[in-house]
Amino acid sequence: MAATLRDVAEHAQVSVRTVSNVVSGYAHVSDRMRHRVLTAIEELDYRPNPVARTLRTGRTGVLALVVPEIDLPYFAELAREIINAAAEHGYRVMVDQTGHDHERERELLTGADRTMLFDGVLFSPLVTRAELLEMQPSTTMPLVLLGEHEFDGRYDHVAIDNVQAAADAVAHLLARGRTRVAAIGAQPDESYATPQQRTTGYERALRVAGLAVEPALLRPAAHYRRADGYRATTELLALADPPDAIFCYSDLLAMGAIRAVFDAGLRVPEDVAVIGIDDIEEGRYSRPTLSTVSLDTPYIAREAVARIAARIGEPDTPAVEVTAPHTVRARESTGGAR
Amino acid sequence: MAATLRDVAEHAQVSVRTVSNVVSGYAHVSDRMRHRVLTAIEELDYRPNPVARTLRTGRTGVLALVVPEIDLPYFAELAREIINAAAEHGYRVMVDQTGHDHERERELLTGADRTMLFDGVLFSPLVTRAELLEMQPSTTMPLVLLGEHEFDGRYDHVAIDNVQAAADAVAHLLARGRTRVAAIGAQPDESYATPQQRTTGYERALRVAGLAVEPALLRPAAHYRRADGYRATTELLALADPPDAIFCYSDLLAMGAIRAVFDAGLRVPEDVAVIGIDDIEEGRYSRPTLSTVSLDTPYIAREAVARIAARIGEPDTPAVEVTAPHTVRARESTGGAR
DNA sequence: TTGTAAGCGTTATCAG
DNA sequence: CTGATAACGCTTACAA
Repeated sequence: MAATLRDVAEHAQVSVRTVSNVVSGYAHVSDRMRHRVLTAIEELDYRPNPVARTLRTGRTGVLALVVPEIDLPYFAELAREIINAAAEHGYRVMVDQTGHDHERERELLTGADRTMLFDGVLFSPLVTRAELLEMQPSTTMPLVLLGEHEFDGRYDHVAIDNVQAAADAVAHLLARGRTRVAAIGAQPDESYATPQQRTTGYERALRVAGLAVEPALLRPAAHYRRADGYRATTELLALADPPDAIFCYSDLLAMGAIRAVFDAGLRVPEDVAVIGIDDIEEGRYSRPTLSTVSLDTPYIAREAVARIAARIGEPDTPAVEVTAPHTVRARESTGGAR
Repeated sequence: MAATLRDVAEHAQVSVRTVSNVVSGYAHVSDRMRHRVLTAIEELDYRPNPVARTLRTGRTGVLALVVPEIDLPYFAELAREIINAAAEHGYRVMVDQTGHDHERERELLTGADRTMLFDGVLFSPLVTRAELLEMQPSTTMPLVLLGEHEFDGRYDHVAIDNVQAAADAVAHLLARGRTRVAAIGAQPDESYATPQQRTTGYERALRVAGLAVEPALLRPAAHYRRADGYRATTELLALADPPDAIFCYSDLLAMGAIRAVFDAGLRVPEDVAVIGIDDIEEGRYSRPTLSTVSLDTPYIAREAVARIAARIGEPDTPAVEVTAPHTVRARESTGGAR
């Protein structure tokens, strides 16, 4: 059986208090005592039981990361950075997937499921604004929203300027001389924040350029996977007057779009230019390489972990919003360099 | 403050024992009692504290999944399946990344770090055989090895037949008429099991076909990322007598390889055929689509979780080895159909 | 500086 | 079938 604090105390002929002190690195302990305890720990191969510690202190040292699906490259890359950043703050990370399931999302969000298991939650979901508004702000669990919601002052928030990012992407297409720019990624359900913001940016960029917004060029995508981009693009190309450029609301949609263009016997970027958003590694090796709006995932991850750590330490502090920078990366899919 | 079992007991005018019984769904409780308790729970919005439960029972309901890096698509896809499979068994999943760090890997492996935090560990690392052999089998933590180690009867093991998978890939290339088949992914450090097994399969397939094994065509790759495949391929193409086909030890290496071929002014598959291993989704949309050896990740995930659940329930049972099936998928990168 | 003891919220043993 | 009550292993007043 594993040795306990008590065993160590007995073995070292000291009180549990003293052992606890040296283990926690805390209070003042005389060198003699410390040495005695340390050798006892060594001899018994003692390891503190984190569960007991948690029950006592209320801290688990665990963060929950909630994402739609961990195998979406953007979220995988985000998870990687977050796990590393969390480790630097002494936290481990549990990954939960909502799988686009609203019920599951609400469950995770309202905390019905995570009592006492986590010190905080990093939430990067697809929640609708309605759901977010309905939420009980009474929730005692520190929560940081990741990505792309509207900041309403109730929750910490690490985001990008979605409207601007989308507008920048479209402006890039326009600057390359394209005139019929389609968009893929609008949600059938208008209540999601992210797609709506991106649509707003898309429409704004067109208007600024004096171009009309054609409803037929704005395509929905249920999820943000390659297959959805492929399907939507195929539909776009079948139009009587097809687009000469496509702005996809995610890089993964764009990868599907590119493949669809070639399968239709056309070329990227010559016939159709394609730009995405996220800057996943895949797009730096694909043929053509993918132009995109880069999101600085490491920054988002570091900032998110720093925020949640701060909030855990100081729960009663006003919510802050951090806006991560974004940059347009011109690559081959819009006629740029590799 | 959150209500406790005691609060519920008081409120319902029963003993904590009874409350615990109805909460755990256990023993026999009279309908009257059950009803009284249930309404009290409702009224107080009581939720059991999993930490306290864990301290008492020794079960955490948490599995650790240890992978090199979660953003490697194969591991991201594996993680997705494992998290879902674990949920069906009532487990949550904590993700740890070794980041190719041997020290970290050993730490996680010997359990120095995970005392009492997990009920079991799913380990899909890059450990060397030496490390594995050195391990204390005394470890009390249920452990299932994933992927590609040698089965030595001490640990449960869900694997594929690596030698055969590699041989099948190379045979596929040979059947397409290629005669100079290179391989990318051998490890500089010969002690890793996976690369070595794949190299064995590669050499065996060549010999069976009566071809010589040329050391110059066997390239190392430190990690299994796109950049490594790109670099190795560039070197191969600079050879006086370059290969007409490349077998990559991972799909990600293959994506880098394909890009390198085109950047060298050559074509896939016309000049150089490329095949990978893993069957990640990316390869089903890339240009050309990637021929690969499919690994049936959902099967591996289900089996792994089933094994660990079984071992947690019944620790003193002989270790078993499960071999997951694999299939060659011929796509465009070796001249196959889309 | 160190020792004693009271919980943290459960489950499980033992009576009744 | 239900009620007290003792752990589970740790942290931390409170004393000494």
